[in-house]
Amino acid sequence: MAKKNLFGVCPYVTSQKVLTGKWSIYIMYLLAKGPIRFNELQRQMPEEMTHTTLSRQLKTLEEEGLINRIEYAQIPPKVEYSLSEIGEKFKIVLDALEIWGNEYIECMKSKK
Amino acid sequence: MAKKNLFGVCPYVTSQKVLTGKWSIYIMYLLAKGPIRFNELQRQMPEEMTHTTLSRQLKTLEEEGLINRIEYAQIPPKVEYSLSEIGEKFKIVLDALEIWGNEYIECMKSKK
DNA sequence: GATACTACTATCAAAAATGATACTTACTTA
DNA sequence: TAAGTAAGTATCATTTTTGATAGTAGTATC
Repeated sequence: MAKKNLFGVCPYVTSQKVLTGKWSIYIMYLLAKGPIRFNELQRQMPEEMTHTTLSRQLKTLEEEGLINRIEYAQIPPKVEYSLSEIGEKFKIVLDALEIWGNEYIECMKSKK
Repeated sequence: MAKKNLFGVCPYVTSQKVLTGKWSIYIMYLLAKGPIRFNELQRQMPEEMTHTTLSRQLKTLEEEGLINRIEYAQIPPKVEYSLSEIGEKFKIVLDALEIWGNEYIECMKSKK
């Protein structure tokens, strides 16, 4: 069997590609709560992720079609990010990740 | 609010960390079908992922507790990889990813 | 006039992930 | 005697990702 590029064919490979980066899942989780502005989003991100990285990640997610970016014509600037239609559907993945993630955390605790 | 390291606390951050690498999800998907040997696994991996990378990914997943590695004392060597208990529970995430991934693929097709 | 505000981009350096290649073990088969 | 087998590791080069820093716009406030 030939080895093919399965992006756009296999749902797992496609998902993995879309979820690249250290922060995509957490960004999707924050956006799932509702529209949010750039700086507020950065404040809610864990650790020391820089705005450079956040900016890049948002751009990637937008290009992939998962999120919407709405720019308001005002000074100082206002830009709101929110989930797109397919981004909203991603919530079932977030739900599963929340359940499993918590189980995993418990599981690791009991082993140390 | 102080920015903390949320690994081991937040299920999303923890999941993202565990799913690093280009291939972890696909590996989990293949292992979810049942125990499998190293070379067979490599054959089923997409594209040109090398055995070096596969080896490293498997080691990481094993250290994280998601998979089991069983070595049989025979020549030539036989090693079988399978999902651990918490790895089995990851199937709910795989199910969600399969559903969403397919929706995403359809969604992208209709836009081009 | 200087500083602050928001939401960035550009550039370069540093770190992390991946790939290529060679090598190992201990036995079996040609 | 040489090659083949499975499952790797070690090492170094290359690629990809992330981080640090400086700079931008247009207005409002001190």
